[in-house]
Amino acid sequence: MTGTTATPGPRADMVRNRRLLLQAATEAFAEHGTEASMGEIAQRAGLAKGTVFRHFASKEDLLAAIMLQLLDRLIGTAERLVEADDAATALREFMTDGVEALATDRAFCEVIGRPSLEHSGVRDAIGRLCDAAEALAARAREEGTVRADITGTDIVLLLGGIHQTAAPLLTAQPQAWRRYLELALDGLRTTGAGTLPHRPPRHLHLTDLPGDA
Amino acid sequence: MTGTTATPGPRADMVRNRRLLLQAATEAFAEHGTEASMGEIAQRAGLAKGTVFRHFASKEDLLAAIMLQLLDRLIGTAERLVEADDAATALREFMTDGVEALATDRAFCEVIGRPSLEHSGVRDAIGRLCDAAEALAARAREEGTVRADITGTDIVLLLGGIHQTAAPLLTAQPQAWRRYLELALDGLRTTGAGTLPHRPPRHLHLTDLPGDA
Amino acid sequence: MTGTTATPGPRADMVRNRRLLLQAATEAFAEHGTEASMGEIAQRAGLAKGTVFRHFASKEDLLAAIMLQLLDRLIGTAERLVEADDAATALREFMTDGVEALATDRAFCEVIGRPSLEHSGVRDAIGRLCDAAEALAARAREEGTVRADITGTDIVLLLGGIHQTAAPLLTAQPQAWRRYLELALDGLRTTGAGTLPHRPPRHLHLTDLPGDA
Amino acid sequence: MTGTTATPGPRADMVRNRRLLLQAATEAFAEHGTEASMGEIAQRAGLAKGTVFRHFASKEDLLAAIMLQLLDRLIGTAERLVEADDAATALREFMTDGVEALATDRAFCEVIGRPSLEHSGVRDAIGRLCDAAEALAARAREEGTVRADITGTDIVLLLGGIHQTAAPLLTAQPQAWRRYLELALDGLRTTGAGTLPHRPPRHLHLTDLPGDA
DNA sequence: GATGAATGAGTTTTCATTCAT
DNA sequence: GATGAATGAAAACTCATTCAT
Repeated sequence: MTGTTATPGPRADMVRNRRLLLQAATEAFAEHGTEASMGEIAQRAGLAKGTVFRHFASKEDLLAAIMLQLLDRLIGTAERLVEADDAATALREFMTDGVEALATDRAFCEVIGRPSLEHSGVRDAIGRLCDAAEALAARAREEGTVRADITGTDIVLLLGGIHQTAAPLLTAQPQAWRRYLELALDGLRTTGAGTLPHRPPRHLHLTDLPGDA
Repeated sequence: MTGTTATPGPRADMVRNRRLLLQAATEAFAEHGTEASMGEIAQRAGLAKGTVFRHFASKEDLLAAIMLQLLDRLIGTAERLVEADDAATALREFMTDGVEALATDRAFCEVIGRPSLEHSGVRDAIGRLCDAAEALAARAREEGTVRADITGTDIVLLLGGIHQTAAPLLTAQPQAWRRYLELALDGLRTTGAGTLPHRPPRHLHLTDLPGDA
Repeated sequence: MTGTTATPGPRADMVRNRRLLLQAATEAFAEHGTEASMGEIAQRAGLAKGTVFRHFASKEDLLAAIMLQLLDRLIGTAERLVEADDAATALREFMTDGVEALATDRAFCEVIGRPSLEHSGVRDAIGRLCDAAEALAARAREEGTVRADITGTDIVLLLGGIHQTAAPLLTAQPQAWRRYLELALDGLRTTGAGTLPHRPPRHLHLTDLPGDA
Repeated sequence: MTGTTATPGPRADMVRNRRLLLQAATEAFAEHGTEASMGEIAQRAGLAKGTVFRHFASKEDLLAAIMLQLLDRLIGTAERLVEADDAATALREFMTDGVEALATDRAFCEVIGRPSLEHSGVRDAIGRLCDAAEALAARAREEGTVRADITGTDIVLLLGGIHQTAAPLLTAQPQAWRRYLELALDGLRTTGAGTLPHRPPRHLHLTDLPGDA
């Protein structure tokens, strides 16, 4: 009758340590980018270096895990919002969530901004994020509240861009990204001005056709 | 008789070395970002490492010098364009020039995106760049071709943001930034939609008032 | 009623685990030499690392146990062969068995080749091996099929030497040691050429008299 | 008129350091085998770790350099002895030199005894050593002072084997290898006993035909 | 003033061993 | 007794910076 609290194992501490580690890594990567050292992360978590490597076999793996966390949360948000009545509002909420998440994470920009992290899980997740965003974008295009040639990948790319715009102000004005999000949304809504230059992007990190006029 | 061509001695070599060094550093930082190593730069310049440190006391200093070069070029562009007849076109040309510069320089991006480079010269130059951009923005606001609450600092921040938006596509589609520049310009032109949220930024890297509504 | 099958409890498991462990360690050390890791051994045995350390307090101890196994087997062979009719054939069989054992065990080689393993049990066993080999050698000397100044320790030392001679060919030609065993046996048989230089060895790992003429 | 001592450069110290380093590495590898650490070598040489890596880009490179030193000296010895009048004596002198060299070097056995060091220079040198030894062996075969089926590679392999035979006695009786060298020479001289089993080896580390009956 | 050798702190990673559960 | 998580002392290697020549 002691219910589900029967797990007596030595896992309690491990789970706690893993949480501390993920927390520490999230903070360290967010603060210092991908250059955050494993040593610093261990220290932040109050663990020995060896323990970090027991949980994640390499720095790449740890970084990938943190990035996947972020990506999965965003994908979830997108998938939930596809069900919303108002596609324009849904798109705005998705982007708000995305930029806000990015605003706390310096490593994310580096990872999304460069094909530096060669991790299939992350690449796949980025692909899924683009797909989920495309679903949102499609509905908004149908509604006519967004330009006809805006893709989900455009939306995902803009998350990083909007964050980057406000990044230099981040310390002094942590909310400044809201300003540039609004600006971007206005740009996306500009339906009368014809198509944008350059072909719409389909995916990230997938070496597209080499031609690029 | 101490004419300008009288001293062909040591000074001439130093000038030449400095030029080689700046050239090499510009290329290395553009290519590899701030992580470019002093060793690689020395090699590219055909100089010894000691010589590099004679010209610039630290990597920070060298990086700052390179960034100043770029900033000064951009400031010059802005100041020249203030004289143009059509403020909207001038603004577009300034931003085109700026984003293109960023697209070819990984280090500039890193530096402008973060207050990581604590160098007063660079801070001042960014301030001057904002001022010059503000002159362009002011004329465009007067013309009514840009929202009333857009500042020069907004413009400068957008350079980094637009670049970042296209950065993941950079290898496959080096010109993709043109797409997002157009999107941003459309956002800037949206004059009927009222003011943007968040107070307009005045400067970069200057710890603003702590309050941030 | 405390018959031999009465305690199936904890003791039975320990015996089984010890067997698994020795098996795994034997394979791992044979394959990778003394550098085989405790982790790999534990995994091979299907046991946890802690269990390995419960059975053997250190890697040295485990290695010593494995080496003792091998040494005991060799000692047994020698003691059995002392009873043989033909001393020359007995000596050849002993050496064949010994070199073949070495050829399949990297660790044995490393350990017998150096006094690196400071373990009294192993030292003693090597002593006993030398004694058993001496019994074989004595009979062969009496028969006149071996030089008069060849000792059992010579024979034991030659096991390692013959193996080492063929070791570089081991992968490509796993049987090459037979060639060098024959060569050594011919050398041992050379009875007309007088005594060998250097005093005959009495024991291994026992710091002999410092003088060495 | 100061003659050839005109080199004023900063090289004097570097040459001295390199000598110290090679000395230290030679000793460390000889003493502890290939597992000697770069840190220990640096310390032995009185240098910082970075300096060691400036001279040799990796541990493999340093180890290869030390091994090449040894190999080149031996090759030189063999080439000199080919000119001698008495082939049997020449062969004995070559083997004496070789075993004596090995007796001081624990790493050499590991390198020769396993294809662990993947360094083309070392592989080539071993090949040249076998060739030089083959020249000596050929003359001895012609003289009839050595079995008809003994190759230079046999001779090179025996160097390691003879050393290994005496290795366990090394501390207590540093000259014991002379005993086993003599034994091996007697084996090589045994001309009346027919051919040895197993095909004669041609080269080291060259994966021979897979068949090995 | 130029050179490039030396430095040493810092990085990622491995592994025998200990210890809480 | 068994488990496997935690530890921490190495190890190889990098790089900005200093300094003797």
